[in-house]
Amino acid sequence: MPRKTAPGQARIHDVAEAAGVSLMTVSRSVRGLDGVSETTRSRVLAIAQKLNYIPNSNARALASTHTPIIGISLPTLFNDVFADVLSGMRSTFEQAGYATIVETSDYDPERDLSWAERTLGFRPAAMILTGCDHAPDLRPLLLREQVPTLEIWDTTDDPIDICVGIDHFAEGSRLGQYAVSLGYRAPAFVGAPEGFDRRADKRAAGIALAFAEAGAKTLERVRVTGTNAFAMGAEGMARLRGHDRDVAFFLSDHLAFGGIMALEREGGRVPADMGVVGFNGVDLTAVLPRTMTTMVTPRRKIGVVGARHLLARLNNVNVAKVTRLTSTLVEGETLQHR
Amino acid sequence: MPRKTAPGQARIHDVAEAAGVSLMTVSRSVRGLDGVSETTRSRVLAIAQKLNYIPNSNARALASTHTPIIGISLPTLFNDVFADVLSGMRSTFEQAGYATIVETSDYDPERDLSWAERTLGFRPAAMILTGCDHAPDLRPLLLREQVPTLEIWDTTDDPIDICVGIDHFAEGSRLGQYAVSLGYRAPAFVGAPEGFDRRADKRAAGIALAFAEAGAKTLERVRVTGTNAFAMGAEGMARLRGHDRDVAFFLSDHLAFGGIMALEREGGRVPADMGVVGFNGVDLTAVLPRTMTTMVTPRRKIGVVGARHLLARLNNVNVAKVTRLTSTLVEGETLQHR
DNA sequence: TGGAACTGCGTTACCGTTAACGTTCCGCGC
DNA sequence: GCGCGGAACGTTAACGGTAACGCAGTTCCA
Repeated sequence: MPRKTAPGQARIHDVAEAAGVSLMTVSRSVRGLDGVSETTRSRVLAIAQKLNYIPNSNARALASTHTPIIGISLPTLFNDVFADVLSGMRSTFEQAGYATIVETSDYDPERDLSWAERTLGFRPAAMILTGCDHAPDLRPLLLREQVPTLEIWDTTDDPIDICVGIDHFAEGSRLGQYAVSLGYRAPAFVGAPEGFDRRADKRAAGIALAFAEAGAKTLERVRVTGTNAFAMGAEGMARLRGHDRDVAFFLSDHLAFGGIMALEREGGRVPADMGVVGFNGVDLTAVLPRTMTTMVTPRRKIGVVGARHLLARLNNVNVAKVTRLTSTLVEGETLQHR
Repeated sequence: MPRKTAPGQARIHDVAEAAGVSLMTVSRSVRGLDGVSETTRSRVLAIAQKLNYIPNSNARALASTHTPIIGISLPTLFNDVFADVLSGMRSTFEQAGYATIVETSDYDPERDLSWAERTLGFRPAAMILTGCDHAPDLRPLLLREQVPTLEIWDTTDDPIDICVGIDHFAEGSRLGQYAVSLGYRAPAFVGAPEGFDRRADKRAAGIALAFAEAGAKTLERVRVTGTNAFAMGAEGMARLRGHDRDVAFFLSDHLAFGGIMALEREGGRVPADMGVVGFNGVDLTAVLPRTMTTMVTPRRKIGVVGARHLLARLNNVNVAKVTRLTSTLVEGETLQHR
């Protein structure tokens, strides 16, 4: 309840007075707009600097018709995937003069909804959401407010506005088919409880389909929870004992690594006793003794392309509503012909 | 340059009119302040909801003496350490009704400075910086603006305002002494180029001192760059060949893990051929076949305590200027008596 | 029973900046 | 000498709220 605006804060008015010009001349000078001679501009800027003038963004946003702010919601930052996507977006937005305010939902759609309401209070230029499955009220809210919206990471044929990401079902399916082609017939999927991570659910569905089409055993789902992805993977692998599986698909590379560690600690061998498939192709995989079979997702690219499309959208340039990028299958050593 | 404020946006005025009350009554109702009867309040809120009224935060910030916004600068989000600190802070701030806007500096002090100028434009209630070594102009800027400031992760006796973190030099020293006590005498430190990560530099200095005091060999510094911490660690270990070292301290657990992988790939053994020490105690270490010798830093706690202290500071409650938290030394299997 | 202290509102004056016009001045073509 | 157009500013009215203060009724109590 504290923090008055610093008493000595210079306002545009002070600068104008000190420079002997009008408010608008200062405003134009500071913003680099036309309509001011170079001599005047440099004089004004010098005075502004001397007075430590920092334009009040709140007043700007209020007076101006647009706000150079973009709200971003991510599930978590404990995950290189979203850090990658974010990094890609930010570098693009920064160049374009937009500031981003990032919030994390911890995979809770309700938090996402309240985030949206809070963030819309800033009258942002645009909003960015992760995934395409939201709280029911979110979509109508965004549409009603007419705010340009980008959905990233996942894709759908019917986005709120525009979306850029990958087709998780298809990628899961590709992974499954690849494992099938190598002779695997008893798959398991180690991931979070159903509904927690919708994208992972879709991948699992894709995997399941691939095995079903091959007449193989039904995909066994192991649901683990926790905050330590590595430990979750280890636990998932442990829970797989006695289930007679020949391949374990993991929610992510991190879980997969944990799973491998758990199996090998008990004397098991990958892929002899169990094939392992990760997802994402994260940094970690670069130093493993055996290359991991995984799907390298174009995370940074999703961020960059997403940001670019959104900027185009903001400038009323037409862009595709749906943009699906492709991942790269890494045929690693954790999966082999059998 | 687009995005006019949605034409249909309900303003407080509209709500007041629809409810047949004054602006202030709506304002008080919405903000949950005293001075409105319960009947009036609920009626006003119902109408506000029906009109989809979302208070304009910019107007609020302008009119009000304080802004419920806290600016946070972190070096990177590709690092669980800062994600941890951030998570700890956010949960605390959220409860207190503050919104946070996070920026990453990529370890560049100049970016930090421009961040500060941008962010101060929002007239935030407080600012949070990582570390205690900044661009020269940053400190005077913050002091001049009289904005409560928290420095986290590192500590100094002379903070800008308040700080909460660990003593990196001391922790480095502890690690060094521990290795010395086990009989190690030829240390190396694998990290980023000097000046890039000031905290790591301090830790290295602490390690160096410990070995110097023991009359051991001078700390050999290996400087690696890149974006993949695991790969950087691997490269660092590779560059250590032929340098006759018996223990390698790494910038972080991630680098340490990369280092171990690199050594073992070439047939080397940890700790027989080389002792390995990490830093931070991250999730990964939970699943490794051998426990890693490392220092578990109280990251989340730093965030929570830092946020609490800052909140107290904002409420004019006295708090310690400097708060040093302690890390926990893990005596793992990557270091052994020799 | 009179006045002090509430309760529950309404009025009015900003908050700091920008958008939309005005205004002035000057050069220039005819 | 006149009109005209553009460059370089200035004036004024918002933008959507909140703070401070004002003012009727009530309640409470000496």
